[in-house]
Amino acid sequence: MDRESVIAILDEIAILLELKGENPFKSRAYSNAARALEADGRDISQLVVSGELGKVNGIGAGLTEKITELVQTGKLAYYLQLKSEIPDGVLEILRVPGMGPKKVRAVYTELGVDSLGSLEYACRENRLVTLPGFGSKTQQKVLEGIERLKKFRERHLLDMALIEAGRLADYIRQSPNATRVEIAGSLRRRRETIKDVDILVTAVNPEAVMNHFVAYPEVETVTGHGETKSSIVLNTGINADLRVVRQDQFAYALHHFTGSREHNTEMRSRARKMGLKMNEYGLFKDDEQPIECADEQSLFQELGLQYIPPELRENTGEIEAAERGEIPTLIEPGDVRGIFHVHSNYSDGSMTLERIAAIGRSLGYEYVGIADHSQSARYAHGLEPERVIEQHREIDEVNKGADGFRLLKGIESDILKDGSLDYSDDILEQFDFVIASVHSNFNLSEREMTERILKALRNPFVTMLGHPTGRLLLAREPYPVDLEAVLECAAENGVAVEINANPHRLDLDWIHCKRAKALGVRIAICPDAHDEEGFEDTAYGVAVARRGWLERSDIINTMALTEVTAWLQRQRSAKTTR
DNA sequence: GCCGTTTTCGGCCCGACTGTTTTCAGTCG
Repeated sequence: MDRESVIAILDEIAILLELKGENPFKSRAYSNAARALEADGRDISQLVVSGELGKVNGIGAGLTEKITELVQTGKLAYYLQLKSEIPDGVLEILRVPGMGPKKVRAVYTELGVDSLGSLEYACRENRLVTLPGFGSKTQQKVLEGIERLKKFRERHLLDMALIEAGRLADYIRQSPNATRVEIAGSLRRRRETIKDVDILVTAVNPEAVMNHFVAYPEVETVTGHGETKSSIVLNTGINADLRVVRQDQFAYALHHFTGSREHNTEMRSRARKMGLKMNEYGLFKDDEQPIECADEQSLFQELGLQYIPPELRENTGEIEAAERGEIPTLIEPGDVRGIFHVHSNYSDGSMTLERIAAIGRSLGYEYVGIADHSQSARYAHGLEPERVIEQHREIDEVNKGADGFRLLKGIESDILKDGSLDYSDDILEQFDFVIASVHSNFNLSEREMTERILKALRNPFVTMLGHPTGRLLLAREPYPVDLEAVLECAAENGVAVEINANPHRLDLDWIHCKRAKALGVRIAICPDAHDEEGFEDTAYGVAVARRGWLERSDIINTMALTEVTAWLQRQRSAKTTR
């Protein structure tokens, strides 16, 4: 059994124990063990064999025995027993905001509610309010939460969708009958959430490709199986459509199925004005004579346009820009020369500083900016001033072997309720950069929240604003804030704004990137990494920047190490001498 | 269930907020 599965099962046991109402510390012992294994990084079956498992801090006799059973037999009787006691639907209820383990347990044991559906029904029948600790407001909130979950259920985060679609496309390519395979749809445009995966193929034998497609091992159900189009639902819940088109139609079909609908509508009306007709099968003259296009490049050319990258196809001015030859040279993943905002094991990350430096080097970066949580973020082991000093000492140590790579000293400081930062100036001035982020008091009014953030931006030591709206995609709405005022203030004070590249956030969003650029705000693409995989999220940040029309020069972490450190110093001295 | 010890028990992270209460439990980050 692989490490991720072991860790996931330990986490699930922790949740099941909470739902059963067992000693909360026992539950925590399981999640602690999961975190410990995650942070340890060594192969778990090796640890079992060598007998070192029990020496890992947080894993004692009981857990050693259970993990050993899991690794050696692939299952765990204790876990299966727990699972059998609690229906899967009960776990799902935990996803409703405001429903924690205690409340879930209450509705399950008192009302027999064992799924989202039965919970909704119980709310509609006004039965939740009969339970101790529940009232009408709770019931209302639960109903709203269920509504939101339902709305979100059919959408999926970009990272998961990209990975799933990539696997599926690779699988289709295994068929000798598939000649050309491309992922289209909103995924190709890199939208932050997607509804389904669209894949386009050309085939020597369409029927064989379709049969191959519906036989994909990860299929949950086949919802359509025809000659030109088949649909499946993957067992991750994602819908995927496969369309087979002729080679001579491919460029048009790819453009059509990449969308967006709004972009396509505009393109068709442009074609019409030129006396042409365009649809997914081709571009046609008055007399129905088709115009051949081998690729999208020539399709745009036929319509007198510069090539428009998929990320820009939202009908937000890209067609006009293409007409004038003013499509920007969008930032590429390879332009990123370093990153900010990585959490180490000093706060809630799992990596040591040394490990972070090693990964940064291996990715070809010139710098990685450490930004752990500040002291108020106790839930994330935020750094007390002494720990900051200790960390800086260790960073200096890691940086000793100067080889063109450097760890930068940063912090992700909470913006406190009143807009002040989380450390005194004498601590703040010791950082190379300071990211200011809101992590608490989300329920302020828009005016208060905006004032709070503006005050933080004016702080002389703040160099970046972290996740500007606090949204969690498919889970939490942004807090109310006047982003226009925030971006203006950032521009005025030379504060960069983060594109938090964590696929759950993607915040600043692409729509506001364009506005930020117009105001002269510099952008930082930040992975907000807490573990090794987190580094890969930078790619999603680049995707957002591209959707936001940003070029290399708009992004501060495309600068070389010497440039970026000079820039950070310049920004600060401009602010402190004001 | 883990850990450390004043060594076989007692503590284990905590502050803000919300909606329930009538002094606090549960959730969240």
